[in-house]
Amino acid sequence: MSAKPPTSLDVARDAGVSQATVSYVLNNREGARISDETRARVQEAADRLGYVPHAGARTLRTGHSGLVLVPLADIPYGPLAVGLMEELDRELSRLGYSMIQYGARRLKGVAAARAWAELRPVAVLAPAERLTRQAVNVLHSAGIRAVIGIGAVGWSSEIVSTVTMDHEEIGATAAEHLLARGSRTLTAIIPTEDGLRDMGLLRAVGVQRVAAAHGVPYTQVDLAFSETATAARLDAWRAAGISGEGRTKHGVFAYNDDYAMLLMAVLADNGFAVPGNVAVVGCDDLPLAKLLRPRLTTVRLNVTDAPALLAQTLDEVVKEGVTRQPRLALWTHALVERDST
Amino acid sequence: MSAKPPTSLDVARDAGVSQATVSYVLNNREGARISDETRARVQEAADRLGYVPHAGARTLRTGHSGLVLVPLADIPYGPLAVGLMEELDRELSRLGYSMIQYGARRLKGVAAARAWAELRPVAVLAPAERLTRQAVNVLHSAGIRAVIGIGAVGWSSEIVSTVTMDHEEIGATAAEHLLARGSRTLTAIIPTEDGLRDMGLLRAVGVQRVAAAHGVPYTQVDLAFSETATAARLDAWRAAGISGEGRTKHGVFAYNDDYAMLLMAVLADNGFAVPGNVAVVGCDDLPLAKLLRPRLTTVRLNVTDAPALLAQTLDEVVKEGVTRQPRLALWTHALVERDST
DNA sequence: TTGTATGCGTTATCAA
DNA sequence: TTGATAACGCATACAA
Repeated sequence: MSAKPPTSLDVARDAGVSQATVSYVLNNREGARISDETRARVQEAADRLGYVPHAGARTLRTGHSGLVLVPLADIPYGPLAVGLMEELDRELSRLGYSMIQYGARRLKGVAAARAWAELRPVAVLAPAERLTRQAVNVLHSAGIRAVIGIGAVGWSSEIVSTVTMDHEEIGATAAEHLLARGSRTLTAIIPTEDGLRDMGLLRAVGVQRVAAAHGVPYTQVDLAFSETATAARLDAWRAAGISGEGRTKHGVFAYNDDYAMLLMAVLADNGFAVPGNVAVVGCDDLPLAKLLRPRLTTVRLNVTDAPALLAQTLDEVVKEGVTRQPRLALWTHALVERDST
Repeated sequence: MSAKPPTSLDVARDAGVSQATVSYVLNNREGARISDETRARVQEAADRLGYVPHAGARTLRTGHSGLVLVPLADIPYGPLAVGLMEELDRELSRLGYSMIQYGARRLKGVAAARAWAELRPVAVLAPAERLTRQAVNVLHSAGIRAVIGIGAVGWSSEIVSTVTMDHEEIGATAAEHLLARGSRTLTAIIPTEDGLRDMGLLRAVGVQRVAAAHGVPYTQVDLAFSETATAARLDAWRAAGISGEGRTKHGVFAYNDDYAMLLMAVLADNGFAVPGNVAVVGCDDLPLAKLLRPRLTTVRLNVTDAPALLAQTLDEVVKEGVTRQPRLALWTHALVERDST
C-alpha cells in the first residue's frame, strides 16, 4: 500500500525534466527562469504523485530548519498561556518560521537541551529556569541562533534574552488597589504547588513593598489548593485578629483567580463577608471569575502586543546574531475592579 | 562566537579515530566491538566539543524520525487535555518516540497535512475532523505509518484508527442521574462556540434518548458563554413553564463545568433554587467545580489508562503496518454526585 | 577492533 | 532555459 514517499527525483522523471528543475520550480527560484510550460508540467507531476519535500534533507542542505522550538513543560496552562502560544504561532509563521512544542519532560537540564538541539531549531524559547548556563552553551554550540527565556524579571538575564513578566508589580498593583478600597491589613497568598511557588513569592514581594510604604501590617501565607487546607488557615487568621466580626477590612491578594475562588468559597462557608471583612483580588481574569458572587476583582495580564513583539525580537536576534541581550518587558497588566474589593 | 556546530567527523578527528567509530560508540552498536579505551576517548571528545547529533541527517539516513506529530489546534485546552498530553508524552518517550506538537493553525486541510508530512513523522495524532480522506492520503503517501484520529464515535472511522470519546453516553449518564434524582423534565445545553458545538450536539443526543425512553419532556438550547445570553434564555424557560416557583424539578445537562457554572450563577441571580427548582450536571470535574455552592455534580472523564493504551496501539500500527483500523474506545466516564442535583 | 566507501533527499554551483 | 554534479551529516555494509 504505502511505498516509499516520492522524491523530487521521482517528480523529475515523471515530468521528464531534471531534478534541479523540479527544485527550481517548487521553490520559485528567481535565478533561473523556467518556461511556463515546464513549470506547469512539474507542478502537475508533483501534485499527482503527492510529493512533499523532506524537511530533514532540506535542513541538512541549507543549514537551517526554520523551526522555533518551544519546550513547554511546566508552564501553567490556562487561557492566558494558550492564547499567547496561538498568537505567537501566528506571528512566527508570518515571518516564515514554524513553531513546534516539544515535550520530553523526562529529560532535565543539559540532557533536555541536547534533545532540543538535535532538531537544529533556529531558535529556542524556553522557561527561563531551564536555561542554565550549561544548557545555553549546548544550544549555542549546536548553532541555535536565538535562545530566549520566558520568566520573571531578573532571571538569567545575563545569559539570554528574556521575556519577563513583572510579578512584583502585579502584587503591588493588587495591593495598592486593596488599600485604596479601604483595607487596613494586607495578606499575600503563596501557592505551594511547584512552578507556581516562585512566582507567588515574587508577587508577594510587591504586596509587602506596598504594605511597608503605607505602614500597614503584612502577612504572607503558604496555601495548598484544597478546601481543608484553606479552612485550617482561616482558623489561624481568626487567632491573628482577622475575623468575620471585626470592623477593620482585611485585604488579600490571592495569587490568581483559582486561589481567589478557593478562598472566597471557604470564606463564605465560614461566615466571612466579602468584601465587608475581607477584600480579595485574584489574577488572570479567568472567564469564570466574573461568575463568582461577589464578582471577583482581578489583575488582568495584557497579552495583546506580546506575541508580535516577541516574534519580531526573535527574528532580529536570528538575523543579526547575538550581539547584545536585550531584556524584554513585554507583559503589561491592569486591574479589573469588580465586587470583591 | 558561534561557529558551525561540530559534526561527528569533528569528533572523530579530535579523538584520532574514524567517523564510523564515533557513530559506533555513540549509538552503542552491538555489531562492532570497540575497545574501552577508544570508547572513552570518543566520549570525552564528544562531550568536550559539545557534539549533538543532527536529527535531520539521521532521519535522512535511517529513513525514520521517531517523531510523533500532534497538531493541536482547536482542541479545547483544559486540565483534562493537558494531563492527557503529558501522560501521552511520557508513554511515547518510553517507547522511544518523541512527541512534538505542531501549530501552523494558518494552514487548513491538505495544506496542513503537507506541512505535517514535511517533518516525516512516524505517526500523526490529530483531531478527527481534520483528517479528511485527502489529508490522510497525503500523510500516507509521505510514508507516515500511523495516522490516528481523536474524536467522537463514528467520525472518519473507516479512514483511520480513531480514539473516541463517547459523547452520547456522557449525555445519557448525566440524564439518567438527573431522572434518578427526581427531575421531571430534561434540558441539554449546546455551546455555540466552534469546536464545542459538535460535541454538544452528540451529548444532547444521549440526553434526548434517555428522555424519550422515560417519556419525559426534552428541550435543547443553544447557548453562548455570556451572562446576558444566559439570562435571556431564562426568560424563555420561564415562558415554557420552568420557573423558580413551580413544584416540578427540572434537570439540565450543561455540557461542561464551565457552562454549568455560568448557568448556576445566573440561576442564583434570578431566584431559582438549585437543586430545588433546577438540577444541574456539568462535565469535566474541574477543580473549581467543587468550590461552587451548591457543589457541582459532574461527569468525570476518566483519562487514566487512555495514554498508555493509545501509545501502545500507535506503536503496534507503526510496527505492523496499517493492516486493519481498530476503533479505540479509550475514554470512560463516571458520574460524580455532589449537591447540585 | 577499526577504517573506507556509499547513499539517504535536497539545494546550489557551474557548465551546456 | 535546463542538466550534471557536489555537498550537507550520519549510519552501515564491507574490507582490512
